Amino acid sequence: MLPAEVQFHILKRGSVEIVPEDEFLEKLKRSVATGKPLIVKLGLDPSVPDLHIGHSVVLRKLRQFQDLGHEVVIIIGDFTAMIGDPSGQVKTRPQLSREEVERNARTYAEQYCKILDRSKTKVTFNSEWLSKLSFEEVIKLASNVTVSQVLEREDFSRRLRSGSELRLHEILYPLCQAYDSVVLNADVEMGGIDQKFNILLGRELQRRLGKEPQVGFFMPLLIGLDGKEKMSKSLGNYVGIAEPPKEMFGKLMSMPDELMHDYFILCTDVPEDEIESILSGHPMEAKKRLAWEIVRIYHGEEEANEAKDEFERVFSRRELPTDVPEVVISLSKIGSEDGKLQLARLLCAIGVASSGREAHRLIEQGAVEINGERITDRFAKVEVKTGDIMRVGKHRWIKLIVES
RNA sequence: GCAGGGGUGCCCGAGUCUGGCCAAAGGGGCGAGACUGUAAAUCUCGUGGGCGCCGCCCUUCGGAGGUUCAAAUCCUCCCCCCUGCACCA
Repeated sequence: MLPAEVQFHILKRGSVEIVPEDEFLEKLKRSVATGKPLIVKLGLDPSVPDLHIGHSVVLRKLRQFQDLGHEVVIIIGDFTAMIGDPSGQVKTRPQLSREEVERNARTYAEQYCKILDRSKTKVTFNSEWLSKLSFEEVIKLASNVTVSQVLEREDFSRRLRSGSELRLHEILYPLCQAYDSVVLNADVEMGGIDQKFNILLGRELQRRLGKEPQVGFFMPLLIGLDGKEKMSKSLGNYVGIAEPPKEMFGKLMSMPDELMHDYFILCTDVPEDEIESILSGHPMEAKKRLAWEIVRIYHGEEEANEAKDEFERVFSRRELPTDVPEVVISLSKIGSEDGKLQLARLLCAIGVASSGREAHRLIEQGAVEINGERITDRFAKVEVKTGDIMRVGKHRWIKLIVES
């Protein structure tokens, strides 16, 4: 094991806050002295089936803990997900059924294993202990927390002040999470800075129950591709860990320039001084490098190269992508006269447009090309044959397979 | 239970008092085009459906009826949501 100070230095990098810092160092020292690893906890919410690179920020930090010899425990919040989580958004998250939760939780393993060391990762479900608590025990647990403590949480106080909805079970959620820490005897709880309240409540609850309090370890939140909100699936501004390489690369290329620095720091292994030099160059080249680095982590170097090639081919040079989806069209079904058919109907049949009106719009806007020839007459009739390439907009390509 | 505020197009949100000019402002998102450094940034246009379509028609504003030549807008009943008060072993 590395000396505590060295570990501390490595781990601290990239974090926003460690509460309290000196206690964390003490724990590390003790761990080194006794040879006992720290128990580092992370709660994951199974209400979303996919992990995205926002989650990876925290997972990557956990990997560092693992590599330093500590024990990482992932808690799938299956029980809390069935209660529904106050997400900090205006609305509360839906309460999931047991089946949904289980389905989602199962897909997690393969995803976080791209980052964590599987053999060193312990996974538990918090329903294991939370579902066994009696109501009496719950009330006793709740007695350890005051209402004003809970109302300190900004999200709660704001909603209360503005007179919007706040339900009792939402207040219980942080208590569940806190109790997880008690059960696990967690030394450290990892989380995004938005988890501050919940994690510190865990610390508080441990103390009240006579256990050694955990340290809160906070990572910054990754801003999503929209450049405004934190990355989340529901906002659609995310890049999923399990997404195919080309898609991943493309999505990353669509982020605002200003985000690049954060992404380099939080999502890649590129050393800081190198990041600076990359960012001082051409923004597009920098972004390509960033996208490449991230794709490489999840899919390997070869796939990353391929994704980059594809991107340059399609968007920079505006050439055909390597694999163009094929669509079978039936002339008789669409309705043709002497082999010619209405372009607008064709677009609908392919599924590119959901209505005739939309098809007309696309055509008139100049979005439709067949074999490189733009067609702008919405009443145009075209003659198509198998192998014809249709392009709709900048990045939709279709190879036609014609049947009579 | 009582009082008040709401339910509008993918989302948010005007419009309701003073019926028609409302397929319904504005913003977001999304789509397209131009430009370019990319699915960055910026600018422009579009964003219910049907019709060979610069006009006409159809279906939309929680639900069901009604008044009217005409209703998102007025009336009746119903459903749902939120807030406050009351109740509170």
